[in-house]
Amino acid sequence: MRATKEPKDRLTPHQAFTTYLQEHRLKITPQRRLILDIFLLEPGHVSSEELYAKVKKRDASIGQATVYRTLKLLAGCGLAEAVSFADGITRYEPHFGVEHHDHLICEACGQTIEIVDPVIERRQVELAAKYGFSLARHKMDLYGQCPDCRPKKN
Amino acid sequence: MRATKEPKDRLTPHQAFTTYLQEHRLKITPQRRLILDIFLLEPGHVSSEELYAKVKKRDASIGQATVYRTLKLLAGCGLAEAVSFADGITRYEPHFGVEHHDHLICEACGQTIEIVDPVIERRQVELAAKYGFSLARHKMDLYGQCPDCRPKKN
DNA sequence: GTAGCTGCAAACGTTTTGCTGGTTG
DNA sequence: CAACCAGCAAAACGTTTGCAGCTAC
Repeated sequence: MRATKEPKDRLTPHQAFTTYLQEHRLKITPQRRLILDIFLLEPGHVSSEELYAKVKKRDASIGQATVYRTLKLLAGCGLAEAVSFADGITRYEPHFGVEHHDHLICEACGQTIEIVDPVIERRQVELAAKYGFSLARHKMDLYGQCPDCRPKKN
Repeated sequence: MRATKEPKDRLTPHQAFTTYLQEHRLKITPQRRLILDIFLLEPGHVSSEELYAKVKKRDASIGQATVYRTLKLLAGCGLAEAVSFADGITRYEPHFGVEHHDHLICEACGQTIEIVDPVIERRQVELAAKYGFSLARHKMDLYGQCPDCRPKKN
């Protein structure tokens, strides 16, 4: 029996994925489900390799190609978004409407903090409107030095 | 907000590069000068390979590795900035005395408007400071629909 | 049954590195 | 003349693809 209710205008990630696969005449396989499950546990961005390592703990028989291929599917249906920090590694972050965030990145050690600032978010909409644009989404990365890497001032 | 721009680096790119090399006890070679020259002619971002092709037209004896290595140097001294569009290729864009700007991009027609908003710029610094970061630079892209492509709202 | 999938390994394209002779300061 | 750098080629890296057998529909 059905214990939970979802708002009608929003599918669960699993529903969205299933729908997407069916619409494209693709198949719902145990591997794809497992990869989605583990991907959804990620708090932030993961590289394909990182996700592959986690997936392998639950099913050692899964190959890396399947993880790569499935992440592309997830990006294709909007459940994942590919992000890139110019280090040659493509990362994916969960992207199912609930939470958007930007990045604060330490240029020295690579540490990344996920941030959201309401002031900026609102101003972005206003700014777009100033040019007659409707704003769909945005990407903002702040680069600097984290407290640990920052030269100390004593 | 501060309206004045610091005249701190009124050095030409060539001077800046020379200074950087000298400070790091690196050598000023004809190859490095040529690569900088050609890089500075770029209006926007170039991949290492694209730049290598252009460099080779002027000096066929130059190797790819030198272009890669020199671009890293340019990024290191702030004359170039590495950007990445999640396609596995690292691109560099000239990043000297030129005004900084962000982008407002129409997802329908691709039109791109360069924008700068003082409110956001200042807030970014505050936001970084909140996490103990010193902010060096940032990247912000706003995606939406321009007035021409925007669906009418009845 | 058949389209589509999987895991493997090999292929791929970009970037880095080890080497040796040559150049800069 | 002591770094340091160049070009070359090979290695390394993340990612994609071809294949043969397997699975979802």
